[in-house]
Amino acid sequence: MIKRMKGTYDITSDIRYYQAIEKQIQKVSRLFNYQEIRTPHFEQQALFHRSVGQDTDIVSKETYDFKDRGGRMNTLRPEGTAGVVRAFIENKLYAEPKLPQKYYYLGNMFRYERPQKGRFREFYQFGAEAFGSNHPAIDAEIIAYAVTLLRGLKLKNVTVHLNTLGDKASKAAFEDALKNHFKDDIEHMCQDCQTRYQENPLRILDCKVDQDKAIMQSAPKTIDYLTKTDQKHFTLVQDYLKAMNIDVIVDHNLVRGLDYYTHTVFEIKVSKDLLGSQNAICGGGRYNHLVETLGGPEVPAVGFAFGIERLVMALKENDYPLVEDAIHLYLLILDDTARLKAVEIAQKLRLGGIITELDYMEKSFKAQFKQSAHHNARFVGILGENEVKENQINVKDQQSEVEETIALDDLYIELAQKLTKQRDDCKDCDKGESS
RNA sequence: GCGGCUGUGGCGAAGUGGUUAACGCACCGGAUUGUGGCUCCGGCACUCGAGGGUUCAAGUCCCUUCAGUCGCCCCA
Repeated sequence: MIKRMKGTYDITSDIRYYQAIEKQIQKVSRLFNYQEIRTPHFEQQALFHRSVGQDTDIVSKETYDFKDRGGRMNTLRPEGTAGVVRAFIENKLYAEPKLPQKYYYLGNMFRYERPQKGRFREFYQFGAEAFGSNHPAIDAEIIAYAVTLLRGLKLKNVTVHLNTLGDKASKAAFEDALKNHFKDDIEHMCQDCQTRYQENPLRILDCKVDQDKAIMQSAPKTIDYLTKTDQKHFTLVQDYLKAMNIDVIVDHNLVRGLDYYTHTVFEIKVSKDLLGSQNAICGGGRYNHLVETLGGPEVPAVGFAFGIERLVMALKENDYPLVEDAIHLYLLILDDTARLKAVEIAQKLRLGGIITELDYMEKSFKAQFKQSAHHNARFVGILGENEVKENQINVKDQQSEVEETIALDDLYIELAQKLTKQRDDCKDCDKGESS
């Protein structure tokens, strides 16, 4: 048997969670006025090297690279921002009159990693990018956008962790200070920290092994190395968030793995007992120089990305109320004459918006009844010799167990009325998720 | 890339060298003629992830491999 590739998965019954999330994404994106953008699943390898960073784990050991028949180096996208930025430049979207230019995307990403809980080789991300403004209010909006999505999904126990790296000058000064601080003690620290010291000193800060050591406690904080302007930017982001009633935890040890971040960085986490180690469901921040790095004009930007699988897991843990799939009518067929009639009726009802199913298995009467139950049919229609002869149908309401005989000519209008009435009766129908 | 654990029917799960591979759920069929959901009866793994080896004999031991899972790294 041919099996799926390592780290991939099929979405079957869980599709309803994905659909609920997608629906919420569309709704919230509309409210915040972000436009959908779709970009290719593969790009030139160089794009990711230049954007995400040569030395990041993502690029150095996790990309799916392949040479095509023309000898070009391609890479399956490991994240969404690079492609969106490339498209932004290539299509000259920076010249669009609506400012800032705001986009969101939803699509699969690929990383060659060892799969584990909440981590796959092909996974879905929902992300957003706002281009053109360096204003702290847009940093706050991006975070509010992410949080609003989660609120819409009724997700509990989420926390927003916020930090700032400052812009180039602040970042460089801080890195120097860090290196200097750890200079003498680095050999006593864990193996990983020693590597980080060389490659990405910022990451030493979120080490879990050496967390409690004195040297860590006394480590310099990003805020202490911010320029006045950068300091003000960060303060304002917090002010705007407060104005929107969004609680954040300022975490000066929060640094992020992608090279392009400047200023604001943030992560949204759910409690660890829900998702295990991979408890960050959203990460993002500002990247003021990426557009330029990739050959575009000087355009500041800020964005985020959600891991959809992690969101799905979190929703399940939260017992997100999915409405059960149900159909309106199941037609029970007793002989071939009735079958012809049933096919005719079903098509008419379906065109009128009534979800109809019928037997194609030539099952026994009883078995068909069971099938109607599997389909969660609200009504069961019985078509036999007598009904066809009299041009009528026996309809049973499975909710009230009331059974009545209806002329076939009136069937559509009768069912439509009963179903509409049911909708009116149900004031909370919109709770949970649509069917 | 590194480490731990696991792999038996659609799902959960017994079985730790020896006759026809428990059991539960689900599913299918039946319990008098056209009414499901309860109950009862019956059915449902030429086979134990794959390949090789040890043995008179392997789901059970060994090796390899694949996959899953959890953790590290990193990230969504």
